[in-house]
Amino acid sequence: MDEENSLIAQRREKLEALRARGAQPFGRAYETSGSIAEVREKFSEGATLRLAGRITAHRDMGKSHFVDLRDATGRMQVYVHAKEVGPEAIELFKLVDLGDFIGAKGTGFLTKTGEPTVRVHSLELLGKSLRPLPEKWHGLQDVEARYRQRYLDLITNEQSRAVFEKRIAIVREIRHFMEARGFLEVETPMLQAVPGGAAAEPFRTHHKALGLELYLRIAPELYLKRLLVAGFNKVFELNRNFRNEGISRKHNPEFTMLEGYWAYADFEKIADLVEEMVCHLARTISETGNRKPESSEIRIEHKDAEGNVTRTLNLTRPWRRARYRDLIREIDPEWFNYTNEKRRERCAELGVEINPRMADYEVTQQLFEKMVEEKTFDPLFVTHCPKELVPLAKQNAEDDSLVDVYELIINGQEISPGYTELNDPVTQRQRLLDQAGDETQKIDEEFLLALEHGMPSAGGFGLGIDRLVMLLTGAESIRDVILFPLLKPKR
RNA sequence: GGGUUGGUAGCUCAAUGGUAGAGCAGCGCCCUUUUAAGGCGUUGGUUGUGGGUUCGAGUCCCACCCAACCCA
Repeated sequence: MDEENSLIAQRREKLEALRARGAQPFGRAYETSGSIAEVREKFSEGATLRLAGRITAHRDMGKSHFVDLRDATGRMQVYVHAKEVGPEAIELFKLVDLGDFIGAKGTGFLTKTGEPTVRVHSLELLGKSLRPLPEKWHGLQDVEARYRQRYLDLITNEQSRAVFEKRIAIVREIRHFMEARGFLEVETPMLQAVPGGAAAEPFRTHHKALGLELYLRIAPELYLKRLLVAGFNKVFELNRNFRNEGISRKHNPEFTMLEGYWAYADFEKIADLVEEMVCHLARTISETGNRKPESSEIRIEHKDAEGNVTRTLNLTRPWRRARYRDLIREIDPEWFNYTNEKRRERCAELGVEINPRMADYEVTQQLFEKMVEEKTFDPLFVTHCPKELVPLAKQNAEDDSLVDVYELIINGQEISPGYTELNDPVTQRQRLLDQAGDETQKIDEEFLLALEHGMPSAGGFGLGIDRLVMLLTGAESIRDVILFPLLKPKR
């Protein structure tokens, strides 16, 4: 990639030629009438307009040149002709390539075909490009290159840019939504001495001056709960977590999570909140054109590369809520009457692969994942899970084999867990001890100390932002919703 | 970690084991309202890396690198 090829050599020669003419190939500040979208709005015939952008197309008619200028907001055609800019500027213009940034000043006019165009009176080079851009028609197709050189993907692939614009809108709207309901956004440590709040392998790091081993957080949970102890009623954090685990279509080692805690609430109030929020987000980012504003119906369409609809998610409220065991009984009504051996046989019959080392509750969970979770696309709150699956939640008042939690499934994936939080410090200590086993250094004593001072009853939740963006945009891979996903360095 | 598929010009893609090609981009010429502008001409390659088989390898074999998908 670093070898000089003739295309780059030619551009370097043009760069030198520009300098020899006394031009500034990398420009200075340039006053514009706004972004290209704003210039387009201000456009009228005869109006004086100033705009700047990257040259993405050049149609040369001999003495007339039509040039497309682009930025992230849009495209504007400009018209360059010697009669308008003078012979000096035309000589400079000949040294300009596709991919260069230029600034132009001129007046608006409509071409024969009615295209709004700026007749350029003067132009300036604002950033010379030394490498050619990907092809205009197909864009950058190579998946690896699209991740490694995301800027090229964003320049050439409209759909890719649209996904990230939606992601930005989603994150912004989450903040609005939470703040409008009285939640305070807080920031808690990403560098932690004891990585708690989830069961996951952490990244290790080191603080030099303190000589301290530290971990990148796997979850902010234990700090957010300290803030409930502190007297905050509603807090949330929207930021990165880090887990030192495998990479897949659904997993990136750093991922964005919303976590929220609400004093005096429980998992059912939390479920209402999350349901309302996700519907709000879906409305915010979907095209308003084809939906009646008074309709409460919300559908999200996923499309393939050709634009064919591959799946429709129906997010219309209210969302279904069902108990874990009832969902299992929908697969096999007699499931809980079987012996453990019989259950393993049933799994084989249903084509659910299980492994002999699995505990009995894990066999049921495997059945759940393959037969319920992976086949559920419309939203489903799975409630009253067995306590083995969620060891840190509060037990159900009527049945202590169950815990008061939900797991929200949409698009065949877990998207959000919600809890009635455990606020009994004695039970919490015991659960953490059981979980840590021999590794008692994994217990966050400072957290337990805080709990012992009293934490209000509360509901809490997590919401995986990357997966949420996937389901709202129809992205097939988490790498398509993360600007710079982790890849091995090349070579 | 295992399996499958892929990596060829700047980009998008071709090429039975037999001279590595096309379109776009580039370069040159023509064209004063084009829209993937058009016409004529033309440059451009360590075929991911390293070995091997063969008279001959982009193609077959082995190892490695990177990626995608599936599985654990």
